[in-house]
Amino acid sequence: MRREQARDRILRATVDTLAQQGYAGTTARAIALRGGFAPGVIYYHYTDLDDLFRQTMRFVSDGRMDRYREQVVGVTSAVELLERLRVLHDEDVASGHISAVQELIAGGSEPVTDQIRTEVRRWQDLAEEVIGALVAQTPFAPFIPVRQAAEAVIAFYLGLEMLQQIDVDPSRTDTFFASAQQAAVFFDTFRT
Amino acid sequence: MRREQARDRILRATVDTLAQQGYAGTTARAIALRGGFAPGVIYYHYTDLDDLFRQTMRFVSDGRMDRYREQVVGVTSAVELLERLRVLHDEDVASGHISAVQELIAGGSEPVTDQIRTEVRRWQDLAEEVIGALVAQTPFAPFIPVRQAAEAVIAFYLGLEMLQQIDVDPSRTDTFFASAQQAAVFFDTFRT
Amino acid sequence: MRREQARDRILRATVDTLAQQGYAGTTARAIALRGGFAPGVIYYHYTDLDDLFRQTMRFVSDGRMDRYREQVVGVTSAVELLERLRVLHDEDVASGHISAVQELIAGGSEPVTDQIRTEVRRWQDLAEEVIGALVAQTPFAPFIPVRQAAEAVIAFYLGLEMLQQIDVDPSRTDTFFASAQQAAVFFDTFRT
Amino acid sequence: MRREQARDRILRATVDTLAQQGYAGTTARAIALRGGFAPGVIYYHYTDLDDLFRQTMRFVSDGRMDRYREQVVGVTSAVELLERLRVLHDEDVASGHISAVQELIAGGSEPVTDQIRTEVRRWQDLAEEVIGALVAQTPFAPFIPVRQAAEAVIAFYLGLEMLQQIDVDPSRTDTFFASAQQAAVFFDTFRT
DNA sequence: GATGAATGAGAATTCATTCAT
DNA sequence: CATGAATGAATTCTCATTCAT
Repeated sequence: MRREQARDRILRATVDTLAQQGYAGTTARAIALRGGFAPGVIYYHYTDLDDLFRQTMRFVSDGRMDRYREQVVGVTSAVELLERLRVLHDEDVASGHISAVQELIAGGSEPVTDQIRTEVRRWQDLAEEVIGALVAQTPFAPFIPVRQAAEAVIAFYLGLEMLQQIDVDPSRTDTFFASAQQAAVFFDTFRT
Repeated sequence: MRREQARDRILRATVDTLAQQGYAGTTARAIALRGGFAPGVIYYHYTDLDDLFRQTMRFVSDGRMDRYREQVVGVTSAVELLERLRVLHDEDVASGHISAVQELIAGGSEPVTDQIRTEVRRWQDLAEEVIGALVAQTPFAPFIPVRQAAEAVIAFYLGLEMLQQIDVDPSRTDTFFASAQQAAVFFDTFRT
Repeated sequence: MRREQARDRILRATVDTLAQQGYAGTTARAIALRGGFAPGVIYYHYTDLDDLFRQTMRFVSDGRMDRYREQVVGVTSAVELLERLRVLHDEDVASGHISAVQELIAGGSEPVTDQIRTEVRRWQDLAEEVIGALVAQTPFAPFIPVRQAAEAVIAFYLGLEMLQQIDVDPSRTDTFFASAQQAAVFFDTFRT
Repeated sequence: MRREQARDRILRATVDTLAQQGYAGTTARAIALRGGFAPGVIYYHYTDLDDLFRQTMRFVSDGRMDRYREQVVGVTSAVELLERLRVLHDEDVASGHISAVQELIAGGSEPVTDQIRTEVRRWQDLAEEVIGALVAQTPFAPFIPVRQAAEAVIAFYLGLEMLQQIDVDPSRTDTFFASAQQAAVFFDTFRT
């Protein structure tokens, strides 16, 4: 099996295990079992579990960011943007990617947290870029602190996922998107 | 030592350990070391670690909710409310209570998550109560879905704390409160 | 509470716990729980658990031997003897006394085994006495090694209990007594 | 080391430990120490100690039954049978197999007892087969309840072993076989 | 590249026993 | 006499990691 292919298989198994069994349940054995390979393989491709977790964080972040970028950059209507975010968010939940990240945030050791810090900044950059473009079309531009708004959006997004993870009722996010749409419609009326 | 006193000591040590060492680092031994008692004591007073975590969740939530209620219910000015929330939030951060809760949310097993669900609902109820009273004074009242706003606030708060936990730089929340104050001033101009 | 009364309560609780929960399950806490007293009491009246087990062995053996002696000594008919043994055996099973002893045989440490050795000898003495009196009435007397017969009877009795403990079907012993009766009738025809 | 080989090593160490240190003394550590491997190996090959004990029961029973069958089936003289049983019994004692089984019978938890139940039945079947063949040659055949005799023999055998375990003096069984031989000679005179 | 048996450190948990009250 | 909180050692069991094949 090709080097790349093998690593991919391990990363995917790690994401799945984190999402399904939580950080504490994500042992080398558990990952191997889910991925259908021997525990030893992990150590052939990664230094140790911490290394694997760091790479997993990167893997997930990279993959999703490509997708988000492709869908979101250049969108000028708030309504349209919101609709696309809703779809992307559904993908996140269904794939378990964000659950995995949450587990790493809570359980990961310092090196993993380091990696997370880096990734979060990249997401804030993306959010800043999109929000900046959006408000640039409106008369509010001078009054809105774009960087802070970006940080707030990321925070809210993470918090939403956290609640989703706790909740039995998954309708919360749906109703949120519905409510937000009204605000978006209102916002779009100011576009020039 | 009295039963109550002993249990309190264990709960406090658990909160501290969660906040300082994360969920994965919060072993029976670590808690005992921090609290200055033998690991066995934990099992004398609680069935197992899950039981202890569940009680810890309750303990923290109860304690902080009393304090929040006392400070926040009946406040009618958004500016005043925000200022009080800022102080309360500083307490949360300083005491490590929120860090502890974050760890339990992300790391806790099913029984713990059950307890968390209950507590989160109680916080959403409080938020709903306060926000309802606030918007009731304004002409927007009919257009704002109070329950959803309450849920959004809690989500945002949790996300903010999660980022705070990752970040080295703790200024994020400060800048947020600063920005929010402008909005609050604006909001208060509509009070009748 | 009187010294004697208190000790009795502990001994009874120990027998019950051994019979119901096995040797491994018979902890100081378990005994105390079953007896409705604090674990500490045990150590007030007995040096340690080993001491308690030794005394329990004595207690059970003494109590049952009084009863067996009263029912069995002086009986001259094999049929009559067998019938009485059947009743006594039923009592043993119902009270859990023999189960308790079995657990002590398997789990007890050297000092406990010492005590058991002593008690078993006393039971063999009793068996010897009874069997001796029985065969003395018959012409076989010179050919039967009474001591060995006594040992064989005790062995068989213990083995029977062991099987009873394993088996779901408690009819085994009943059918045994039924079969043995035919032999007893035959034996009695030789009485002089 | 091969899977089978490794498991065998663990089973043998378990038998030895049960025989030498009793059920209570047969901890994972004790087994590992005696077998010369790390305690963890046990858990690599068996789910938990209960699983190991269950497999040990099977292992011992299977091994010994093969040997007994080979020596005992088809023997038509009671004297010859008794002599062979004496040799087999000496092997049992020397190898510690019976001691181990005794400990498991008295100390084992429910799943272990389940396994024992199964094995005991198989031994009773063997005893029934042998006794049936033996009495078939005599005029008593119609009057002897073979199944019950088989159960009685097993019970007696177990009880004998139990006493042997308690006793310092191992001569008991020797004298028993000596006495039984006289009965066997007498029995053989009736063969047709 | 991959396997899977083995190890050793440490985790949760239990429990006999002590001791202040 | 009795209580029950606390201790410390031992127990079962888990797991990251190594290594011979």
